[in-house]
Amino acid sequence: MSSTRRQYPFHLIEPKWQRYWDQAQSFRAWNPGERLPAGHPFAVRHGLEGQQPSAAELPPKYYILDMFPYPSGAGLHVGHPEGYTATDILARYRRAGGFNVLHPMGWDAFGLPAEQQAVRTGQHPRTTTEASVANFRRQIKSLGFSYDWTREVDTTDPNYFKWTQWIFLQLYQAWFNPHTRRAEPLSTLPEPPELKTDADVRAYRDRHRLAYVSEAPVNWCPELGTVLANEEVIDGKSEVGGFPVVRKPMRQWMLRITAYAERLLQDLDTIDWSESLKEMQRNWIGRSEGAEVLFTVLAPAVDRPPSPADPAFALPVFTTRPDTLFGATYMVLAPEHPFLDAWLAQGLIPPDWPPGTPREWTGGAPTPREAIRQYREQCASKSDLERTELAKEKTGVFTGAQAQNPVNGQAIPVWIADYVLLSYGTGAIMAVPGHDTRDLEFAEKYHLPILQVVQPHDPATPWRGFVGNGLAVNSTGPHVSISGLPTPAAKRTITAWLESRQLGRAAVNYKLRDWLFSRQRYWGEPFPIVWIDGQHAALPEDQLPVLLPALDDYKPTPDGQPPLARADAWVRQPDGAQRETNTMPQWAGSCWYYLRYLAPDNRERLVCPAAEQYWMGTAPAPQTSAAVTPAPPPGTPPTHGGRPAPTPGVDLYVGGTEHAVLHLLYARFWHKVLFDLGLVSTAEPFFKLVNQGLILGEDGQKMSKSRGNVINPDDILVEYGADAFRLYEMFMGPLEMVKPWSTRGVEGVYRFLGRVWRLFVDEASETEFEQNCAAQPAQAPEFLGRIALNPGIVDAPPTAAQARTLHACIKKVTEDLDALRFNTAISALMIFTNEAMTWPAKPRSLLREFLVLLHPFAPHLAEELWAKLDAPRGGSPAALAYAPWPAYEPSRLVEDTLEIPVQVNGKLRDRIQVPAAATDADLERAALAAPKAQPFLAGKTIRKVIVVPRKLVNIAVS
RNA sequence: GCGCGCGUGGCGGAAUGGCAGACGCGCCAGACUUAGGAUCUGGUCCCGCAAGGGGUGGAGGUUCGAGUCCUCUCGCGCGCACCA
Repeated sequence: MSSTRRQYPFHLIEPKWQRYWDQAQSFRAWNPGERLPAGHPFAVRHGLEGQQPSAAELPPKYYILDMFPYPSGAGLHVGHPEGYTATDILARYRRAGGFNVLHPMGWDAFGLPAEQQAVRTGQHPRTTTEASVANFRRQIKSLGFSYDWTREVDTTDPNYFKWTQWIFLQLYQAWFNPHTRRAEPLSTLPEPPELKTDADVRAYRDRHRLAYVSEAPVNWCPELGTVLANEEVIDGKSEVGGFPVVRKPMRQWMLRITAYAERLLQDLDTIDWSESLKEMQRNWIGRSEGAEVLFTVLAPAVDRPPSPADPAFALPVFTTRPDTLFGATYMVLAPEHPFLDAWLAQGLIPPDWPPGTPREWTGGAPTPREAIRQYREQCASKSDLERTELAKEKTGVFTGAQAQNPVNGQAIPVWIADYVLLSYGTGAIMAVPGHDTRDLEFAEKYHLPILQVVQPHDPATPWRGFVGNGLAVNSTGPHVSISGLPTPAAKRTITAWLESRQLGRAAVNYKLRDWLFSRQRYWGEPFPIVWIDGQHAALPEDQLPVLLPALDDYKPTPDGQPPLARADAWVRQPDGAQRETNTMPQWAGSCWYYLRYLAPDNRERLVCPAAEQYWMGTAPAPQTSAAVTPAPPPGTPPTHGGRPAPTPGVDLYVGGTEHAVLHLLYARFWHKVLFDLGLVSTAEPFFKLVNQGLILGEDGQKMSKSRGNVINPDDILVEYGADAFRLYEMFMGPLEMVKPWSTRGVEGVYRFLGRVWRLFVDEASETEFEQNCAAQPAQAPEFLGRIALNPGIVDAPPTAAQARTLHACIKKVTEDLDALRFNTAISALMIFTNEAMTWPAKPRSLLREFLVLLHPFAPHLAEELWAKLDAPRGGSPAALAYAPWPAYEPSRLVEDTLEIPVQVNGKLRDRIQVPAAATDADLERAALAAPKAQPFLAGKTIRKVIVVPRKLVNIAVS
């Protein structure tokens, strides 16, 4: 393959233009108030040379963002450039459309792989990270993306993570006010009068912070030496490495994302994301509506009468089906439930099994107390993995206690079982085996009663295990009845009754948990927190950034202490305070990087408000300018006064589905906190989001080293060049689709670029060029400039047919780019090229417009040909990167005659030529006379003739 | 199990309810050539010499007309998974 002759000298063209763009800072994006240098093509295009335009004077903004990569040692794979190419094409298209485009790139460079290498080799993670970043930057630059490299960010740069730490302090100093539904400074937190001591006040405030300390059990991974977030645990194993994970209580920093559950859910309706992605976020948040119901624990051995009003006896449960309360035949607590300890202490657990307790309920233990102890021990020793694997067979034991159902006064046994989770709802359930699959399974195993309380609407459906809506039956108690009511009404009625008796209330629960934010690792942002006498305290802002100390050994200590605990001198402060030794998770830096791009060099602020408002689209709309009339971006929201309103937030964010919940939910959460605190001006960060589909290996399997089907972009670039690589990545199929790689496919688009090249250049002078290069390789760049234009290129006006070909191409490419249909846009460019190759005379003006259409896709080749096209006449009219996007003229698309298919009963029978101006009646007449249709009309009655103007005629006969 | 998405040539994929298979790959034939794994031209859904017939996972339905809309069904992919 490498012996084949190059289709065109991309190896000279591509570095040439990459150097040019770099030196000219062609893709620098300008903030409001910045001075635009004379001669910069953006300033020239918009008449702003040497000026300092305000937000209102700048053209409309377009913020197009890639998910920045974790720079791994392995370098780019072909999946990275897929999204990056799509956004680059859009960025170039929008520049041509007259927008001020912000298109930045950076590095999400904290993280586990660099740290694991440090553990293995003792090399500082900074060293490996820098090498990886340099390699990634080289690879990305070799693809010719139009990033504004002056805005490059790196999450491990102290000037960057200073602000990550600063944001953490804002979370630490804020609480969520449930009445305003916003984050507010702790100073607005009302302090209840019953708080007596300073310690009480302090504890109260600490309990309300958005960043707080928790002792709850966490997912501890001994192999990785760290705690993992729930999201990082898959089937009881670590997402990274697949190591076993166990539950272990540890002191951890948590972020109160649950306070934002409702807003994170509701605001999904305001953003333009794919339905499937929104659905994943909805599922993750997991809102469910129902009721909290108070059961009462019966305590024959205690002298007080049990009452739901007495907190010692109240047992609250959450249920989404309060209408099935009459069917509750037992209750279950999570084994770790703290109530159990209280009950044990208060004597609510009887000393002996109640008479008649079946042996299978006792777990073989002589007393309830012993049964509880044994079962709890058994659960604690199980890893999450075992819990999940054993999920098929539910287990549990009877506690010996009974509880009273508030709706009918019935006493039912209270169990503990690990199919009930402490962390959801109240950690306790009422079990309705008649109408809940899990309860049914459990009840069948332990022979607990199963009652029908819902009748399915379809009488043929068996009621046992029926979980849908129906009619309430057998649901009448001494004080309330819902029998006969349909499920929704039954829910409302019973909830209202419970509320009136103070036995329950309507309630909403979320699956979403607070975000476990600390890691027992080295290579992350240190917390801006110190501990004094066991109390945490914020470091003052002027002490940021908190830098990482130097270490010899990056391993965690065997007892789970983070590596930072080894840095004695760093941990111990002069005043006796001790630094927090956890670090932040990798998600922290990526939660806000899109904001840092807006003003990366600002030392005073996270982001300056003028830049933030301009780029996030909340600055006052620019004045209408006749010079700038950009096409509205895709998914444009309502217009203000006739011109497109700026999109709120990032206009387009492209990245992989692997971040569908984690990164995207965390970033939305931080953004909302910053919004509440007045630091940003939009409620959502990313207005439109698109997931690029995975690229599989040529064998249709996921690319992986072990399968040996990994494609390295560097190899493709050497062989075919960056333009061909970019083009192929987009030509494979729709951006969002999963699709297999095909190197043969690359050759196809490569040949297309070769045809474009030959459309523009003179064959004889190219042959000469090749001979010269072979003789004197060192002078190849010079010879490149001597290649002459194709002599067929003329300054004559285009024919109508030629103009039609171009304008059809403009129309298709424009519409396809607006809809992100890159594959069909490329096909339109191919159609134009194939057509233009046949023209003996090729009008220069048409070819020039074609290059504007081509340049977002194949920028290097387009720039080279653009320069060459006008070189004989003293150079190009303007820089291609800022040449205006051509508009298609509908009048140019009109044909004189149309070919109209004629159908009989919906089957194609003939095609007729008619003048474009033909009326419906003309069409009908011509169609009825169509020769090949005659045999199918003969002897038939014509019932109806459908004429689709300019499209088709269908004759219905009987 | 639940939720979401997708099924079209040998392959990747095109088709606002209106000529199914654009464009590309592969393949076949031809031209140029010392040569071709370069380039150019033509062909390429299936059956049929043709006329014609059949065809978008399968079965129904709506419509003058269905790859597209509706119902059922099968297959594949992704996500969640004891969340009460």
